[in-house]
Amino acid sequence: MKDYDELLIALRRITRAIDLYSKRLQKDTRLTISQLLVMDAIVKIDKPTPSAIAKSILLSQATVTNLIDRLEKNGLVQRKRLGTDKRTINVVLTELGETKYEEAPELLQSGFLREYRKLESWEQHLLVSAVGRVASMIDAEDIDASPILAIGDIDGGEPFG
Amino acid sequence: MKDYDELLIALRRITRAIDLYSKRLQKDTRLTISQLLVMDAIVKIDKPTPSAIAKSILLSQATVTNLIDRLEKNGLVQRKRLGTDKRTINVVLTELGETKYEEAPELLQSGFLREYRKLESWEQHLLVSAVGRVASMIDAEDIDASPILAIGDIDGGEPFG
DNA sequence: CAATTTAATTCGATATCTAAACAATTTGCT
DNA sequence: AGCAAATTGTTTAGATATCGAATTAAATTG
Repeated sequence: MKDYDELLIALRRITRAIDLYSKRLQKDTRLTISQLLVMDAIVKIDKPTPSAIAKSILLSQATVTNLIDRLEKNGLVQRKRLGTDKRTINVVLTELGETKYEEAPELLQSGFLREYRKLESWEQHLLVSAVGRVASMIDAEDIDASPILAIGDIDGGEPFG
Repeated sequence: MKDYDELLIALRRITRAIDLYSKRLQKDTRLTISQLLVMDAIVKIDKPTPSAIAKSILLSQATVTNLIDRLEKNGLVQRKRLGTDKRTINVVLTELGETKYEEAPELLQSGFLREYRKLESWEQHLLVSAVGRVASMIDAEDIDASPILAIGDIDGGEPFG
């Protein structure tokens, strides 16, 4: 039993749970978590280009291209060349995309969120800081200057506060 | 800014870091983390069948089949029908597989492990228990009777007996 | 204007899941 | 006992996600 086995197991459980949730979401709504993150970024970034989106949600450009392909095929977003630099592409939500985005479910399991929100504030902070600490320790090598990820930060419309 | 955004970001950083590490590993050694986990399970489980392996490392049977395919193609494992029940298959390491398994690197980034091992014991426990708590909260819905995952720790333990 | 850089996409791999297919065993009913 | 139905173990099929590397196109630099 290696000293970090327990941690590894817990991380795998988390990764898997998120993946399964993403797949369930896709079945229900035709949207995965990653696709939702892309839409989220499109809404929140000023002139959302594939590269800006990739940076903001911590995915490679190739992956974002792929996700945009899928969203575009489903009529949720559109690629447009708006700027003077003809290499760059701006991604915008279609009307359908707007609607779907409004109706979109949470990015984490509702059961999790229910539990999480039951916790005392200090407990939430403890969890967040512990997980954040692990993240810093584990991605230190891969991401030297870690690109800031800022999801959220839209006004206060809480579906269930 | 949603209340769980920070957590989600940290989790994504972790997931990504692990994935990138797995890909780096594959480049260096032709083995991914998942493939290593399968080999680990083969060594530690008594009569390792695809289903037992899947259960022990928390992956679906289909995924394990896929991983075994790859390992077999690379000459690291072999499928054998040993028991009386001809539906079941036992997976064994080849000699090459044994060697590779011996030489196999750690399952987590060495930088992470270095940092982790520097921590006081109580700090390690705090991290492990916080991450474990998140795992329990997040996979509660997916895995009703959560299959016990025991990597390592095979001395008297029966995975399903 | 050639060389370099930057933005995006394409390509080739792997991982991962569910659902469906297939094969062998067990169960149940006459 | 004997055979159909259900169960169990594995694989296949079809989807998405994800990456790095190679490619293409446009802009910038020397």
